[in-house]
Amino acid sequence: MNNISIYTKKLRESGLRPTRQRLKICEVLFSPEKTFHFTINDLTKIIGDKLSEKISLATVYNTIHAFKKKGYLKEISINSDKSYFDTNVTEHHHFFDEDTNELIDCGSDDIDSVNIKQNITGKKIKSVEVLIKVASDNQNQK
Amino acid sequence: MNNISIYTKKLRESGLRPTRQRLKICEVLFSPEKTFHFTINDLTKIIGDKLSEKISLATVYNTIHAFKKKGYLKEISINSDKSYFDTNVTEHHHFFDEDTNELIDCGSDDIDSVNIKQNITGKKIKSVEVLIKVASDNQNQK
DNA sequence: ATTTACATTAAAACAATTCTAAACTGTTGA
DNA sequence: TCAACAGTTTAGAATTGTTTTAATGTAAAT
Repeated sequence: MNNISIYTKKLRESGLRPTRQRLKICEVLFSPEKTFHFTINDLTKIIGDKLSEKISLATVYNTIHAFKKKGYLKEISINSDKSYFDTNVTEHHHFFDEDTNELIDCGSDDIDSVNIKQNITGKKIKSVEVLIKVASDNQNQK
Repeated sequence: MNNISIYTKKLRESGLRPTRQRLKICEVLFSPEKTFHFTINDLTKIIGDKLSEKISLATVYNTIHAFKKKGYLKEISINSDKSYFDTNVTEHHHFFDEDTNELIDCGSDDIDSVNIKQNITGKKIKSVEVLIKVASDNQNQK
């Protein structure tokens, strides 16, 4: 199965037709070897710069949201002016570097798995995320 | 030491003069028995409703930020359009109810403490936050 | 081919937050 | 007492990220 048909499948499964614009978005998101973190802004920039393709913001937003809903992307919880997304959708945690605003994956060696002993009655746990904020030693807490 | 002088002290320590408006904000934040979570919007509403005092948004924002910087308030990392704050500044974690958008403190009985085995080189850990997203059983992941 | 449903787009709308500039307040010190 | 000044408050404007709108375009199905 080549890349295009993989992208097409992902799009269809997310309830979207595989259009030229959306396939470009897929290429940026899913062709790299390594998973990565991005903001909508980053993504739009990459598409514009690397692919010299101009896709309207609205299309980017709704495609990303469809992927997120389907589970092909994860949104990372950080209090920030913008939303961060992750192409790594497996269960893992993050460091957030306050000096650089960079998000870094926690390896499985970095942290013991979190044990939740008691949950809210009648609710199901949807996700457990640990966010470790770090900064240079001489820096004030943000 | 009465409340007003406690508030005055907190303000001064945060680098702010104790003005009438700021003391009102303190009253809302620090007089309740129980700690609580709020957004700027909530807070402005409480001040307007309960105290029938109109304080401009700019004043609310800069006072909250000064308290946060000083450590009298914590900001909670949730991806959302707004920022959530917590008057409980002790180390603790949260449940986030996706059905109601409600933030609930984790008790110390609810979760084992998180053990970070390896940190980013040259960085200091500023905070560790666990966010457990929950929803009714029959609900899709957000 | 024609119809129909979905897509794309630029632009407008929107919401949270920050900035600005002018008016105000309180303190200090002549 | 009063002038000067540093810090405050405020309404409104500006900014930023995101969503909606409405017009136009495109692809799939009959």
